[in-house]
Amino acid sequence: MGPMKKISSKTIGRALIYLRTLDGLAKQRWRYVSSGQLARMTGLTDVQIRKDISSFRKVGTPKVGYKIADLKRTLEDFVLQENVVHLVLFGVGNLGSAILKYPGFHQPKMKLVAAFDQSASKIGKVVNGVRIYSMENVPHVVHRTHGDIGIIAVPKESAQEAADLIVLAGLKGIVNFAPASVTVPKGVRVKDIDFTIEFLSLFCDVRT
Amino acid sequence: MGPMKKISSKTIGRALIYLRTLDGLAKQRWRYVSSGQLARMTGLTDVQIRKDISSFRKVGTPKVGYKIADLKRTLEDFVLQENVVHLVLFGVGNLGSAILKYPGFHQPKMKLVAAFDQSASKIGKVVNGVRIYSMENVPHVVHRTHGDIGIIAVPKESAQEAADLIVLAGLKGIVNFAPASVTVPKGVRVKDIDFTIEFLSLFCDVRT
DNA sequence: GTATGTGAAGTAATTCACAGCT
DNA sequence: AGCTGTGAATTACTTCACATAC
Repeated sequence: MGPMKKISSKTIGRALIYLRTLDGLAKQRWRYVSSGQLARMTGLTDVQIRKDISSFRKVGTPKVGYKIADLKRTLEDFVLQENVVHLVLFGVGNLGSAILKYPGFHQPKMKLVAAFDQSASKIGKVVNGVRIYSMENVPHVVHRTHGDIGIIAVPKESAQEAADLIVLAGLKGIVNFAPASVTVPKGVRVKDIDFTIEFLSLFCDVRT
Repeated sequence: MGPMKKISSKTIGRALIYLRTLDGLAKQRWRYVSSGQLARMTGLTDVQIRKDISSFRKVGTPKVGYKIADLKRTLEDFVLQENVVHLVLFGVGNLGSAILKYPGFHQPKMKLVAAFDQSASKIGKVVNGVRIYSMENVPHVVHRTHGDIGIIAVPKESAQEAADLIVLAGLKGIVNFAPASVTVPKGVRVKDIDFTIEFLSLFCDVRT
């Protein structure tokens, strides 16, 4: 590969799928895996997998495939480089509570570190090791807990408000579960996950 | 526009965002909206919005913009054509419970009609008007409730099993929240939503 | 003047085809 | 043989530039 081409966010997304798959294989004591095997396991094509991997670094051995431990290290270096991702949650309703309890957010590499809600009855409680704070303390708490990414899980009427608080606290990434668009300054990335839209768009695809 | 070009799934996804926005505007008694206004509200560009809309049908008036009622009807005709989407849920744990209670899945256009779980303590309960069934009854219940799309919200170890049941029941669309790939026969579409991956990939983007 | 609609140009992403390695 | 790695071709998507309508 050439020295350091830029890597698209699609490739990064797939790299995370490869990592997830490799973790499973490592647990089953596999040592090597080929792009064809990964293709069957992930539903992607072998060529795409090789292209993706080669954009990180060359690690495969012809005829044998990839050494799982090496490939894991290469991908992890790229996507995390020993960082821990700290999430802060806005809104502890139905969805927010599920997020609080989601095991994937209490790993060494990714931790939910604080939650905010406006309901007085929830403030001060600790769920799954995470304290729920009042909205007034956002900047202070986010700073103290080293928040990286804000999660919007409030009703759509309050989504923009939550986004503003997240921006005010200096975070550069937002995952927005509210079914409403939010506007943010340049330099802040928003990823929208509107369940209704995800399902309807799948339905449209299928109905073709 | 030419007669019936095929419409990409990206365009459909954005059409659903337009619809969501138009609903909000209609509630505030707006009558007309321009592509520029929609662009500011959604964070997309005006050209993209016009291109998308024109791929459905021409409905705008130069200088005035789009009549909201007309545009809504055009988009709805395309994405739903008076259908109701019926969802069936697999797994009533933390995430599954949040999905059961999610208001967006109890609308006229989109209904969660059945849930399945293997825990005997949950089977037979009714949450939010939705009954929880045993896994043995999947094909029968899915057929009776006219299920369209299956939701996988079980632990990753059981994800493939759930996918197999969904396929067996004849459904053609799956939304998979489990952090594991599932393999399905051709003709079945799977949309993966792995929260961990969504957050990590945003983190990588931001860290650029 | 202001907004829509669209062919043409430009970018990004995927797939093909095959070279190279063991 | 069997697998990786990659330039080239293809396809998909977005942006530009401008014709058109009011």
